[in-house]
Amino acid sequence: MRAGEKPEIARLPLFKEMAEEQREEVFSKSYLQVFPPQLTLFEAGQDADFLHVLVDGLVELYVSEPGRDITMRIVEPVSSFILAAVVTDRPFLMSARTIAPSRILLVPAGLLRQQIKRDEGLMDSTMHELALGFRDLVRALTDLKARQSTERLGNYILNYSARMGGEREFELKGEKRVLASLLGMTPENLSRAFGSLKQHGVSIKGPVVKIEDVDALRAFARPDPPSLGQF
Amino acid sequence: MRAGEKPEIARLPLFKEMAEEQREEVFSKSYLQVFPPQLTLFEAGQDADFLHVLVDGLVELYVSEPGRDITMRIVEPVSSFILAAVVTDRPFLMSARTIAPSRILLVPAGLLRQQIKRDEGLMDSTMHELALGFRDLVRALTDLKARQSTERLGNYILNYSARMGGEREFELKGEKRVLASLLGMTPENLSRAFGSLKQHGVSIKGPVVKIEDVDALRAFARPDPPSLGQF
DNA sequence: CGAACCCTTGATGGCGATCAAACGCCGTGG
DNA sequence: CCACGGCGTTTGATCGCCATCAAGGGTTCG
Repeated sequence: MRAGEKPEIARLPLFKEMAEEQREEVFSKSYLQVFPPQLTLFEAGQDADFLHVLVDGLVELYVSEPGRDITMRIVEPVSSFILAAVVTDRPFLMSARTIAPSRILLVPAGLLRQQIKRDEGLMDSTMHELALGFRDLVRALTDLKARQSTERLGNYILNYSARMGGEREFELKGEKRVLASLLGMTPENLSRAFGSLKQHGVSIKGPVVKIEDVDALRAFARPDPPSLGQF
Repeated sequence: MRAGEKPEIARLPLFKEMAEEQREEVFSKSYLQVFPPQLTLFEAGQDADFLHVLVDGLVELYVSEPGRDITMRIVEPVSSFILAAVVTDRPFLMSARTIAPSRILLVPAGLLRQQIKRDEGLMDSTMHELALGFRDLVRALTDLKARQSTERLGNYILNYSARMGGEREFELKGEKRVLASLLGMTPENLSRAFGSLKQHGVSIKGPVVKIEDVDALRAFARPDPPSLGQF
């Protein structure tokens, strides 16, 4: 582990509240591994042997359907994933592959479950992490049911911007085809959706998205009221 | 609370593991209320004051969108709902209304959060409940993205049957329009979808669904492999 | 008995998927 | 250095699923 990284992982909401000693125990028995891009980390149906923490790189969670893969989440560092499978000790519902070269901390699932039982702070953090993830999924489900594809893209851009601290211009991570699948549309329609959004205050040049007119975009995308905000 | 009900609630996964004493404390400070049908219990955006436990009746969780309501879940007894909002102490993401006359146990949110901190068994159960709910939502999201509407209905029927212990014939709870919205379709298309399923081993008479040919239905609906099963 | 209301059935239209082809980018190899 | 080839994206044309609009049964309840 590189200097400054362990603190960064320790600062994650999931690990922040646990006793220093327990955390050391967990980290010392975990493996930090490097993976090349486009490598499958695990597949749906497998037993959840490790909690994964993406330290650096980019990871895609997806479900393989006959004909195509459906992207469920794009994981950016520093962030853990597949916590629910580890907690419940059940098979993965999703598969995972690296999009970019990635370094991932692998925390043995059994060890983590054991520490959760032992360390109240960790259990509390786990509970909260799951509850927040639950709410994210409720929002995603509503989004998919309520809005049409171009509106979903508009909201994705607004949310992404908000997560970047309000940055009006940013670069899309990964391939657009993956983003398309995440938003529940085809690459062709994503392309057209970007085209349509030009009329609503968004400009796009290659992978760089720029919000020219937030109000216009908000008016078009009808984002969730701030009272239900993500944060 | 009627005789036999308290044990039934106490047997819920959420409350099963907690200390008897703590459970008594929680129950004694909760309110069992009776609600008529079509009554709004709470609305999205409100603070989560109570964990709700549906003891008897039927409840719909939905999101109001301009033009229509989107059903997110149909809650059957005995079951708790909106746990994530209570745990995170954040506003409801969904609204709730009774579909049938219902009796609901209202557990003060602050009290529950306090007991979660105090009782390790309860915290563990809460964590598991959230993790299982998380996985349900992942499945719902893939279902919506991957399958078309008639297939979704087919899978709903298969899952419903499985939850009833394999019953091949059962009655749909609540209005079909609500089911339609839950499955992400219009009432008109739900009706047509039922019609189409007749060719795939399902008969429908009013609210009564009967699976005539499980294999045919499975072949059509392409259910998730059992390795990812709901249970 | 009538008036809602829900479900059903039919006709039409639009969003997004699919099919198809051209463009641009980038790495490889001549 | 440039030509080529592969791949992702874009653009265009068409198709199909599902939403919408509309109207007709059936049931329930006042």
